[in-house]
Amino acid sequence: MKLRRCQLELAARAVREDALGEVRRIAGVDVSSSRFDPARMVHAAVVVLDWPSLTPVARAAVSLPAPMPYITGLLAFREIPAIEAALAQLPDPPDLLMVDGQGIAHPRRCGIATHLGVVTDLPSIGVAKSRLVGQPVAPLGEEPGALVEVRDRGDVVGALLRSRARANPLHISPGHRVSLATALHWVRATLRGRRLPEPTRAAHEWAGQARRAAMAPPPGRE
DNA sequence: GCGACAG
DNA sequence: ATCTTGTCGC
Repeated sequence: MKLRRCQLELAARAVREDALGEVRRIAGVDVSSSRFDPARMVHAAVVVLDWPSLTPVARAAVSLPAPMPYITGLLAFREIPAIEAALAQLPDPPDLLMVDGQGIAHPRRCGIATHLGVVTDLPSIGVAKSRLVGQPVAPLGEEPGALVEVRDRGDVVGALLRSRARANPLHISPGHRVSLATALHWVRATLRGRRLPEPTRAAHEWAGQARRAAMAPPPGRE
């Protein structure tokens, strides 16, 4: 299939250094779906938070039929059409995207955060809850705030961050136009003492609501 | 062939 | 990803 070649081309266009202006609006991005849904829909949600108040200033949700099933390494092709449609509904583009999934910590350095960042040309960060590729260069400490870089085939592609005591670590990786150090800065700045950063949390919640609303039985007649 | 495997 | 309330522990 040529999707993999497409990812190589996108990865070549990804900027791994900081190329972002003042960050005042941070967008959390997430997608919800249900295996039990015969229509095979994907529900994308974007929530824009003001920095530093972390107050929601805009949000959008779009539901579309899934273009393809979930295939490891090809997640972006399933979720990005709905995400782009949701982004298009925002009154203004955000300054930074926080995406639920990997950035460059991907077999072809083109996880969904990188893919989305490049096609929109917006700065992006990948915030994943589990591993796709790479290994930590050392064991991750148990203490909250513990951090360790993740390397894959000789490249530093991200880091594990113990965002909260006794919680599984976050897998942080640069997406587009953001360095690893800056990615970590924005994740830590939006944690609010919880495991997931607020933009991601809010988007996850909003996506879940969008899915339940779309799947809810039609309003009763009579 | 075997093991790994974002959401 | 999703199925799901209360409950145990710091």
